[in-house]
Amino acid sequence: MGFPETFKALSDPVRREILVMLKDGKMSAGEIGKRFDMTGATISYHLSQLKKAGLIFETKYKNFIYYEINISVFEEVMLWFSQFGGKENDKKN
Amino acid sequence: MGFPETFKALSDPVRREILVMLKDGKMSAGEIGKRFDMTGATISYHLSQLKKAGLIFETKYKNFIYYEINISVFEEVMLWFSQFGGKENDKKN
DNA sequence: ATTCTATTTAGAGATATTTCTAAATAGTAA
DNA sequence: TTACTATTTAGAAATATCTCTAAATAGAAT
Repeated sequence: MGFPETFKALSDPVRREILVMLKDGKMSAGEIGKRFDMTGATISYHLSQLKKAGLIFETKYKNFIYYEINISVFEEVMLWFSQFGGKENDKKN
Repeated sequence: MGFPETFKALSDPVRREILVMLKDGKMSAGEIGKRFDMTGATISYHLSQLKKAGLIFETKYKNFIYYEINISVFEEVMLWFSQFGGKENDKKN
């Protein structure tokens, strides 16, 4: 948890793709893995990095593990970016 | 240039600190370096990564090189984040 | 031109990351 | 119970990243 882990987690293309896949709802580790040309072990490693970063969380059902995006951590990252100004679209009221 | 480099560049704590230092205006490589316990060569390496990522650009004056933030690339990254919704969209689960 | 100052480049070593295979875990289903 | 399925963990190899010292470059000042 914390910015360093979060940014590290976001630095990998595979992990960013996983996040995009999850933006419309939860998926099991297996479903995620099927979309990549990598072993399940590798996907599991990336999921663990995302989880450590707080970007996703898991829930278990039967012998599946479902992963889901944790919006609040995305919001924290957005807040960090907003210090650089740019478009005045994230103004606090 | 491109997301992969940009996110990689953002993944390092030293580089993020450099960006924060630059948010209020340009600084020379030497001024930046003085605030870190690292050699100038190392700072130069980090500046080159940030430059390659498009996050900063340089201008020369006398024998100084000044670095400055490139807001438009920050905006592109923000746009990537906005696909995940969050506060503004107020997506309910 | 020579010297000084600011910064980068080259090369190397240490550390970190990504990926694999093989083995382990945990829950489901018979 | 045993066998099956989904996923993770362990350990190792390949690759990438960060940092240093030493040398190179470029412009300024003398």
